[in-house]
Amino acid sequence: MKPPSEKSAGRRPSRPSYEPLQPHEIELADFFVRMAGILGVPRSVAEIYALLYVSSGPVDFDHIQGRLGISKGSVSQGLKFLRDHEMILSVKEAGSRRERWQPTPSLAASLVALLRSQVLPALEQAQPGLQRVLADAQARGSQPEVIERLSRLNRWNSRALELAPLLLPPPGA
Amino acid sequence: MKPPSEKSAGRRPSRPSYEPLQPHEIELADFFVRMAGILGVPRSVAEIYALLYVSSGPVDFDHIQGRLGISKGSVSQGLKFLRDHEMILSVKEAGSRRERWQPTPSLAASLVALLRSQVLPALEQAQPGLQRVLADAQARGSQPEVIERLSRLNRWNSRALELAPLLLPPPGA
DNA sequence: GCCTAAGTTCAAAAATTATTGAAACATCAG
DNA sequence: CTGATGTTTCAATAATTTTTGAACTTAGGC
Repeated sequence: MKPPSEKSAGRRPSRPSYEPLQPHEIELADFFVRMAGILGVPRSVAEIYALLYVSSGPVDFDHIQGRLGISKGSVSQGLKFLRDHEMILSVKEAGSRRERWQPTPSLAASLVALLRSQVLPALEQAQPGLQRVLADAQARGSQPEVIERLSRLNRWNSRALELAPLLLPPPGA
Repeated sequence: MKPPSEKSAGRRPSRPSYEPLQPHEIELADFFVRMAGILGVPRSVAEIYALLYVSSGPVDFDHIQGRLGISKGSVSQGLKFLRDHEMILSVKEAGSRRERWQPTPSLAASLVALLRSQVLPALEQAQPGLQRVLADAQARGSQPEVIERLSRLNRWNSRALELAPLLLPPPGA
């Protein structure tokens, strides 16, 4: 749990040094990075998640920064992202201000939440516009083929919006 | 409201000018652009698709370039992407080298194919690595919690790979 | 078989997105 | 309270991705 170098008796780890990721950890990180990339989630965020995922206990801010070799700013923003999407949990340890992080139990749930948070707003915002586009096309007497396409798009949108709340009750549940 | 310039009767459009997108077309394009963005598909590609989607007949290269106001290179690359992902079809018109494009019948199928093409390779490539990561963790006697996480990840990966072919038979079906 | 219209390629430029780090802020142990 | 620790913020920079356009290739009409 601790950098093994600085164990000597009275030494205070004023600048503890952290090991870079091990090969097996890198492998996992690469996987998460690639998957995250598909959803446009930045590398640093995926790396942080991967580190928590292979780590035995909760991991604190400085360990994340040290082991991944990234900046404070990135760690902070990465944790914020993961927190906001309920992908990680903090464990507060008594008598310390420091927070320690671990992944939420279900990666599946996390992914669904993440997708929701990206797709839903787009669907909601588009709803009225799509309806207008369809109405427009009908008004101007477009080809049946186009009308049909736009109708289908509208139906999809509506159904997706109806189904969404079933996937996961909005916040904390 | 409209560039009333070049529509007059017998004029030959030696340098035909194309109308910019109409408001209703822009609305649809914005929707596609946003959705595409979630999957990391570039704006120009989404715009091209949107244009084909609202257009009554097949649309040719120069119309796409003209109406969207983008470069030849972008049109070419965009069409290549859409072609490669089987999201559009070309209609060859007799006695002309020119191709004209329209969306494939099912947007749903297109999306599934697109997702497959991004996710599947990642899953396949990761398979052996993930197994090694798990074996590694077991070998080094990691916490049961970590072992459990990595096992679940492996199971998921395998099941996803098994299920994938059912989603859509690989090429053209 | 040419010759030209139609489309592709790809290096360079532009646009966008991610990361850094120093300064500001917040919190709590003492 | 207060000071040091822990974290966030955000403008500047770096990295990445997208678009452009001019040179090149290809196909097919003549």
